[in-house]
Amino acid sequence: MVRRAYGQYCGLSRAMELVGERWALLIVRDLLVGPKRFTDLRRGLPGIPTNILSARLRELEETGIVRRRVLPRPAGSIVYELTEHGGELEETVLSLARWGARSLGDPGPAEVITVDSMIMALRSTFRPDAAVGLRAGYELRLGDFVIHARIEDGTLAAGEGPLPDADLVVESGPALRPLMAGEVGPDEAMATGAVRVTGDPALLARFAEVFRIPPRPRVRSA
Amino acid sequence: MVRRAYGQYCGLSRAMELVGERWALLIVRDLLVGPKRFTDLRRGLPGIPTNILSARLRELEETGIVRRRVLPRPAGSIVYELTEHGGELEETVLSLARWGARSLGDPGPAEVITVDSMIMALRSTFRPDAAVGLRAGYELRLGDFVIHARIEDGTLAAGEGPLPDADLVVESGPALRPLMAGEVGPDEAMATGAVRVTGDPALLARFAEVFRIPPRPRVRSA
DNA sequence: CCGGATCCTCGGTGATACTG
DNA sequence: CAGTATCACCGAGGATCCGG
Repeated sequence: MVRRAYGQYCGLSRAMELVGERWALLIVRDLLVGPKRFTDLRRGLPGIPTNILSARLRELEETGIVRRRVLPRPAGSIVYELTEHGGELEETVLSLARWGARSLGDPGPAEVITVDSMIMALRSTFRPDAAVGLRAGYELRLGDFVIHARIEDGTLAAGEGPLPDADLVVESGPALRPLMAGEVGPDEAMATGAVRVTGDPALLARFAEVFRIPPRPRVRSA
Repeated sequence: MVRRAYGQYCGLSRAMELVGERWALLIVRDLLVGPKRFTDLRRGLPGIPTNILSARLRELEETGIVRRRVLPRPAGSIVYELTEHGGELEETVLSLARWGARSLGDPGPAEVITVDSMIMALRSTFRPDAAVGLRAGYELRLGDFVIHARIEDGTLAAGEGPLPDADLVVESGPALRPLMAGEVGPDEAMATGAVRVTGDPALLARFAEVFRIPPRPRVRSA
């Protein structure tokens, strides 16, 4: 049944057999944000061949990670959602995303930013201990979509869509990464116009503390 | 340079581009235990084609995850070790291993247990909060190799080889997993002879508490 | 329009053999 | 010991087509 086994009795091997194939964890990432239809997944995974998406969903369903559900009438359409077992990949996905984010430079010419990846980026870089005592709502307008983050008592709720009573509205492009990586300060980001805000500007500094991408370790030569 | 990009400006995508290819994370797993020579890696990865191992090591080296080092004379041989950046994959690898371990049933006929995978299994299932106040050394004899675990103040040091002053010597086969998963109790494990111990038998119960594989969530039907 | 299935090409993977 | 070379194959990528 297992496509290509590693021949090892080991948790990591088993994990790679279950979600190690191409695109699988990106599908899980998008489903961690919420249930999605086939076409929604396709939109969030630019470039995925439809047959591959089909095959992955089938495999993930067979292994009990994804559940296929038919929406009640009148919608009648099909949505894919994570099972409980699949949802428990959250910590793992966040850990991978955290590690990979440190290798992000500037976006390549063919690299897009999707809603779900940005939501997961917020979740993965969120530092609860840096957020204690903070209670704030952020609305982020990035390119052609809007997401929000609500911080409360060291917890985060991030999702799609605007936040009407936001304490700070942030308008930015990919320039948000240098801010989160500490490569440019909040004042500098606003001064250069790379980031525009509406609301208390001091909340942008808090944002950069709470959502943090640590610097990539310098390569030791020799 | 990137073999096959996902076309997304996203930490998870970048991570999968860097370590998402087949065998890559298993190589990292073994190197997390310690530096290794080509042949050592080959031994720990049964079934890996040598050209694939070569290619992965080259890629991991180019991306700054692995460093190739020539040992000083008189050895003169080559070892592969993780860079600092590569070492920071530890939490991620442990998280994946933890998740995957829940899907481990009984070992398949063609599945082997390797030294490094077992050491990482201990590290991934270790629960610091269950180990507070415990100070114990375990020597585990599994199949044809021996590893040890030293627990102290909620921390774990696990590695290869015996532990001369061990408080408990455990001799077992793959039957260790049901014990860690709570599917059989320590007394039952010893009674059936699946696990043999030398030392204070009560320490086996502590072992099963400290190294824990949570049960896999039951699949909800419909 | 949604949710795929089908066909074809290409490159990575796997297995084996061989070499410095 | 530490790889490179060769080759068969299968899954990924890309496009198109089809039923509801």
